[in-house]
Amino acid sequence: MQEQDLAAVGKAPLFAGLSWEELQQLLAHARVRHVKGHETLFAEGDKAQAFYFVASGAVRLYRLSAKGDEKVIEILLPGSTFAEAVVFLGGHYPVYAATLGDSRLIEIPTQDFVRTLKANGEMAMKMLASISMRLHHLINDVQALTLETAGQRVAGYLLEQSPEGVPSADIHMVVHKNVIASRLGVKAETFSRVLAALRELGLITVAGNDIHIADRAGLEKWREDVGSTRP
Amino acid sequence: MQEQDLAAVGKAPLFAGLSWEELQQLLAHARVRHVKGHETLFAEGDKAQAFYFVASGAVRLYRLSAKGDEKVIEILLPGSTFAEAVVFLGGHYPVYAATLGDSRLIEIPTQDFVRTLKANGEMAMKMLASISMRLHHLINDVQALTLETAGQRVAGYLLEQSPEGVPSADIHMVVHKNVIASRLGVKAETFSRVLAALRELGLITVAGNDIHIADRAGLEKWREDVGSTRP
DNA sequence: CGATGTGTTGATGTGCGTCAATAGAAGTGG
DNA sequence: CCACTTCTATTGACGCACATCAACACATCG
Repeated sequence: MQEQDLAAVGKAPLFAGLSWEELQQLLAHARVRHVKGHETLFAEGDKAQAFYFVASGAVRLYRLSAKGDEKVIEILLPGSTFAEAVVFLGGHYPVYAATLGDSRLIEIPTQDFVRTLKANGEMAMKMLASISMRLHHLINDVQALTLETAGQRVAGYLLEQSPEGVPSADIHMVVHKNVIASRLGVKAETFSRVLAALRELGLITVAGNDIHIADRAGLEKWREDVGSTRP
Repeated sequence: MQEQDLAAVGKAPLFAGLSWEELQQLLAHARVRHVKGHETLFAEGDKAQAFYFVASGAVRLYRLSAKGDEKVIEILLPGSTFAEAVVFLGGHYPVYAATLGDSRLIEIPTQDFVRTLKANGEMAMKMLASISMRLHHLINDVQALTLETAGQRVAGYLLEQSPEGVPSADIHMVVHKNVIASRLGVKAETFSRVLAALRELGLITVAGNDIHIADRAGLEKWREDVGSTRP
């Protein structure tokens, strides 16, 4: 456990404001995990003994259907924590977690977390704010999945990945398209088709994993009153 | 504000364990609202000044699409609270709320809630547990919406509305079917058709707003490997 | 008893998934 | 460095689950 990792964890929204001593106590038994390639961190239903901070790489949280189909619930990038809330869910992970390529993760035992949480009243408030935010995002997802078309969800994704107000912007997709597609509740083929449609309309240009939004206002408009993969 | 209402609120999971004094303080400025018929309590984006306890009747939380279509996020029955988490979301309601018929609601100012929350450390933990539970349910919804068919969602609803283990059970639908349908992310017509299909298979019988599950095991099996509205 | 609202059932349309073929991109090994 | 495999992404053809549109049955209520 290097000092820079310790400092990085301290920058997570949840732990910002912790004193150096509290931080050290939180990470007393934490360990750094260097994961190569794709590896499952935990499965749904597993007994939760730790939660994670992403130092580098990426992680996907997902569910599996009875048939084995996968739905990505969330994609986690460096700087974020995940599975903290599990402490309050009877101690079992509600989702699967797996890395997306080489990653460096900090694994923090739930016990240390609970101890820090109880000692620091302010952190409970931050925790509540953090979980409430996730709740809000999930409500957005549910709305999008039921009230929006595939095209609208993809457009919404592009818009939320780029800064507001600016007429044009660039997005770099760090994870594979099928993962993003699953995150959006769409098949990879459909995702590809939507991008193609937007490309033909001159709203975006695509080069490998980089998407350039050429006309943000146009994309917003398209999202509102078209959102269809049809001509 | 009657004493029985006060006691009722104290039975909500979130407030179980509060002392009588704390409870009185929490409800110091609370007021009882008798709502006739269908009435909007608050709109998405409204500044949140209170959260609610359902004493009788029912409430639906929902979102609206740009086109005006509605998606019911949650149906709340007597004994439950809603919109508590809003305190931590910048003070704006993330959903619409409206009553489903005559209801008696207790409206509790957020200020009183925050004060009680800060004075009672244990309640923060209960709050975390409560929100985490909602989080978990929403994850289930997202999974169901993306990985299950309409039939599977309906069957899942019937199964979770009835006690486990018992071979047969009765469900009384207190709210209109189109509301339940929207909650399940399904059109009312489809909901009706699924029930018809299950009726023909002899798995359930329907009489008005009462559904009798005749063969729970059969329903579970149907959910797993059929789940289709087709013959 | 007409009026209005809720649920059911039938006919038709369509958005998106499925299946399949191909094109690139990226990694592997001689 | 170039053949070879392997994997991701794209594009086309087709099918299906569910929505949509519409007609009707059946309540409840003034």
